[in-house]
Amino acid sequence: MLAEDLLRLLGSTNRLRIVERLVAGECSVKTLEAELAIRQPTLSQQLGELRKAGLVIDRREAQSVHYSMAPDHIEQVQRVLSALNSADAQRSHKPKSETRPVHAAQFGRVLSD
Amino acid sequence: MLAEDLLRLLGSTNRLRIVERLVAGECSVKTLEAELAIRQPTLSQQLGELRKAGLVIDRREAQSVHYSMAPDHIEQVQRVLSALNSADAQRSHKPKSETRPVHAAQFGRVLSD
DNA sequence: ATATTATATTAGATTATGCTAATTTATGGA
DNA sequence: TCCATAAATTAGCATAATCTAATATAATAT
Repeated sequence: MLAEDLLRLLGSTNRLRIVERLVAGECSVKTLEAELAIRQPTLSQQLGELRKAGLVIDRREAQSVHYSMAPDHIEQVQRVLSALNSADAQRSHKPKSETRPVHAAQFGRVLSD
Repeated sequence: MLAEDLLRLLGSTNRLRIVERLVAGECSVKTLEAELAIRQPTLSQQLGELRKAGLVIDRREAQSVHYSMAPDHIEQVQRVLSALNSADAQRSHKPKSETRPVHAAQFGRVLSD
């Protein structure tokens, strides 16, 4: 995925909110729908865009489908998101030595370090 | 300017190329036109978008108009741009203690530190 | 099997975006 | 003044993006 594509994907309200939520941890479509107040088809379409770009992955569990950030991209996305806040400017991001699973609450932890 | 707006502005090929060039230093429209091979009206329109968002500033000098990154936003943009490259992940960006003019070649310098 | 819940897909309308061509405005020189 | 150069603006078009409503699919429970 090109840098430009990532920027474009994050440059729409709904997708940015979805990604911000997923960076905080895996979430079902149903929960996203409730938390973000985005209608189901819109949500499914935008999740589809993010999935097509490889930015998120999905996992079926019974009736529901759970989305989370793709491991390959979560760090990049975290860097970009925190780069947007100048308050966060002086914090360096840890290099990729920390290779444990980062599917949940990673962004929040970095912010509160 | 909202984070989303910055991401959207950077999420188009021409605007991203323009910003990448301006982060390297001030540039006239004419020079941008030649360097980026973007037609004059397109260039002027996209520069207008960037200017309207406060991301770039312009300065008239004789017949030509010179654009540069807005001081208020250059560091944020640099952070976002370098956040896109994982190779650059571990480099921290200097806090704003360094308050000298940063209108030229700032991004290149950071990359080659 | 049928119904229920969750998600995806399709179709369609509306709006936004990004380009080109043509024109206009601004500046400086002959 | 008249011309040349640089940049901005306008108009128009083609395409992309984004939403809603309706429908289809998937999984589960009764």
